[in-house]
Amino acid sequence: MAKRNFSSKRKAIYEALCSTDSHPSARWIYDKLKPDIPDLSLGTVYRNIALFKEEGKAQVICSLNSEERLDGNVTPHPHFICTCCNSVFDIGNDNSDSGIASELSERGFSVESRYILYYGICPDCKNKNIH
Amino acid sequence: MAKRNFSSKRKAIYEALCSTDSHPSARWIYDKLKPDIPDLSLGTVYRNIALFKEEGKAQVICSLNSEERLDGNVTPHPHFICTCCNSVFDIGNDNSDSGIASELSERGFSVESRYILYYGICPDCKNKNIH
DNA sequence: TCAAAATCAGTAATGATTATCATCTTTGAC
DNA sequence: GTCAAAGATGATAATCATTACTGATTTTGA
Repeated sequence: MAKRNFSSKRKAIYEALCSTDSHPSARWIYDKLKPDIPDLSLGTVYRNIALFKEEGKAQVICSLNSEERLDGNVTPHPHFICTCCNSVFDIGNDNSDSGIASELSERGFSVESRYILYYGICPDCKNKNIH
Repeated sequence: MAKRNFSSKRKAIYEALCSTDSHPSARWIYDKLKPDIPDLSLGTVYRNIALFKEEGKAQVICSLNSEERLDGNVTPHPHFICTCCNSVFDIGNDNSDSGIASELSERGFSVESRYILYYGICPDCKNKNIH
């Protein structure tokens, strides 16, 4: 791992990422920090997110409206994505495997990680559509 | 569903999508068809893929190198993605659920579909790296 | 056969992400 | 503290997949 300087902006970006369970996009983080850090640049947000990914401190959950949605919680856990409002929710733990991982290693694949995504309508959107 | 004309290009695009298990991108389909259909336009490929998605005849599996990877097989089934060569593989059936879907409906979510992605190294890339 | 509707090719526009580069910070030795 | 090297940043331009637009072409059904 390359040597990294301590940077207050890097710290702020990481804290913003970890401060929310909204699974934000780069722009969301930028918009959140910009009022307090007026000279923050969107490129810096992207650059630091790329570093966090390399370091295993952030993961991409999915891409919605062609925007990557991120998670600072890198513990494997399933997500629910609302196809109506594009919210991303954490859901319970990921403890099932159904033998697929072992089937994969028997076939010569090295499994590094697993993502489980549920798509559907979230409670809020369901309620809004009852008119 | 809007009325649709029969179009030979639409048919060719759909057949190309279904003819492979490589989970192609729009450009892959375009490049495959272009020699036989010289006046095919990339926009037409995108336009028809968008229609197939609406009709439920195609699904997006993931986004690799910022390219959407598609599947004409809309039966739910897990995929394995090689982080080395970006190949996408079909893997066995999706028959486990570990009670997450029922937990979700209890919490008010309507689940429409589920995607399971495994990331890792495929057999080919593993062999190539043994030097 | 023919006009309306649907589709297309070609091209321009969009928008997220990345690259560039000159400037500013951080670091660690002194 | 001082200072130079390494690292990080802001501002801007470039990239590239995807979408929108428009006038021409094809399909359809009467």
